[in-house]
Amino acid sequence: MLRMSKLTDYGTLVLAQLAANDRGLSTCASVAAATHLGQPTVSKLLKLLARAGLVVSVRGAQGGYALARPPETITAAEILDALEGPVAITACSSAVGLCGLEGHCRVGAAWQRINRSIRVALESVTLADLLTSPDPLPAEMLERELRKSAATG
Amino acid sequence: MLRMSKLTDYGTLVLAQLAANDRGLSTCASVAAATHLGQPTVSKLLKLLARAGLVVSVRGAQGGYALARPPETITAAEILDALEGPVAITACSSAVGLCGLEGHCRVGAAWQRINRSIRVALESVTLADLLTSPDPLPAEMLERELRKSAATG
DNA sequence: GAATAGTGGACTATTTTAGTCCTGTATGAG
DNA sequence: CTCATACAGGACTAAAATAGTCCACTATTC
Repeated sequence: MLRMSKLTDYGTLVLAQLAANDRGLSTCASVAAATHLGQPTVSKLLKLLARAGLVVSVRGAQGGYALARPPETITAAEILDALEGPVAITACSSAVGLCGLEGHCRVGAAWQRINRSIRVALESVTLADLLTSPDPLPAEMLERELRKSAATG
Repeated sequence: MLRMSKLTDYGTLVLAQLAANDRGLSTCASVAAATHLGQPTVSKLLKLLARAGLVVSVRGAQGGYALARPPETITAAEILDALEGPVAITACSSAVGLCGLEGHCRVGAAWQRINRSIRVALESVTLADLLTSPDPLPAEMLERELRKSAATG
């Protein structure tokens, strides 16, 4: 359904946790406890995020992880890239001998346009946005949000 | 990687094929032959597309499928909806007892914004756009297209 | 009434994703 | 200098989603 993986979803929670604790380092274990995710899972996520340069790690006793940059400079696109690889709605349907539209896939160009639109949308939202809702939510809107969340799961 | 399923990809090829043959009905078998996809797969796709109202079906001998509407009025969003269910990048990461950010998922609102952006992007591209590349193809490319189309029928 | 062609659903196989575990390495404290 | 802490990397298993196939049934035409 064109949705991101659970891991990516978890990843934003993990990043949010690091952002909340920006005074110092957070250990894998403490993040796991705070997010109620499994420690091995959090570990895996932090390793991926570290490799992507979104978080920095300090090894050894008293070590841990922290955001590499302020939340305002980390985009949703970067998070997706780090945890799911490059965002691309389709890698072009034309595998050799498969594409019915012979050799050059006529369908490709428009999908690329859609890709770019999605990319722009993802780049325009930062981790900071993900943390603090951008529109100041009036109480009733918040309420509606809650109800909706409850409805969808 | 935030990509649509293969089936959806195939679905656009199938729709493209129907659009190409808009003078009459196409059988499941002929579409399969033209797209080089398996006949059962094409059958499945056409059934789904028919149920979603994007194509119409005629049963019995001399039956087949055709687009229900002109390609200009069928959006990428509708195709995705038909083949993958409602497009939603995330169903909100806050499962009960899972979301570390206190009951109401602070992360949700911005994802919803991204969702809407993606939706708009998908609604702004039609099947017609998917067929005819928006950038005018250089003459030789067009020529190649024609030759290959003629060759395969 | 025989052949064609869509309908619906069940089923299997494959692939992807999620989650776990183990071994290794860097750092700091005692 | 040794031990405990905590990240690094990768292999592995389990679970779920996806892709693909098959069958019995219904409608239509010749």
